[in-house]
Amino acid sequence: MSSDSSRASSPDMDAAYARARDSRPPVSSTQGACTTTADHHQQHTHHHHQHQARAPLTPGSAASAAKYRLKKQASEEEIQQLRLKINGRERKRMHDLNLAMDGLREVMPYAHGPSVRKLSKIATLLLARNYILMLSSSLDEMKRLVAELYGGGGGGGGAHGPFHCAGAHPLLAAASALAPPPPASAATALGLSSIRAAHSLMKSHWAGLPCPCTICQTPPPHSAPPPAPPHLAITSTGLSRLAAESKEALK
DNA sequence: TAGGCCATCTGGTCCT
DNA sequence: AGGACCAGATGGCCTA
Repeated sequence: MSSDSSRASSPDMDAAYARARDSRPPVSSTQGACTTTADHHQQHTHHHHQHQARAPLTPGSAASAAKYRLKKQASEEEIQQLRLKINGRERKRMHDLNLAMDGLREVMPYAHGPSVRKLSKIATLLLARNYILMLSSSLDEMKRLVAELYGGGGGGGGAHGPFHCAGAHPLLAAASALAPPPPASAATALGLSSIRAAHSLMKSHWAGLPCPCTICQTPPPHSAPPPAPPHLAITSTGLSRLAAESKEALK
């Protein structure tokens, strides 16, 4: 999507950068109103940035120029061309990274739409992590239940218990229904709807009897998130921000 | 206005 | 040697 257009706009950026470099303006550099900005506006309707090529860092440029001059007898123009080339690669790399981030946002269970603010990168990553953990635990729970009911009394019966009737049983279908990411909807939060969907299958299977699963007997997964290593744990600020963004997304 | 988020440039390091 | 990856620096836009 944007990478193509962004890539197409790279020469403009480089040209703007080259102009800035030649004229050595103060820091303002308003000339960079690149087409990237327009593309950016089309793709991300929430952020209206006016990204411009930053004014060159003269000392750094001089240092790199010296470096390249030492490496090979390059003229000033060759050095500039090389710098533009490297900048373009880095821009493309970051654009690709952003595309991947957008792809991740698309499969995340939060409201999407032109009037909904996009999740920040950090929020996307944190939400994705929690989502994956929750789906894993749900899947384990399903497997455990199936093993309990139809596993034939294999030993232990833990989350990874025996699985002899795999594929044929309706409960397994319910379990496997959890595997693909659910379609994003405004009402879903952390995939809770997918759990409920599969869970309703189980309810019908139990035909009115009280469901014995831990989903019924324990608080919902999102209220008791799986423990995270300290370095991965969501901080209070991250949580508050996530909460704020989720609230915004559900509007 | 401060803080958050972002894109871009840049130099360094590692890999092929 | 060239490319990929990374982190720091910088400045712009937006929102509370």
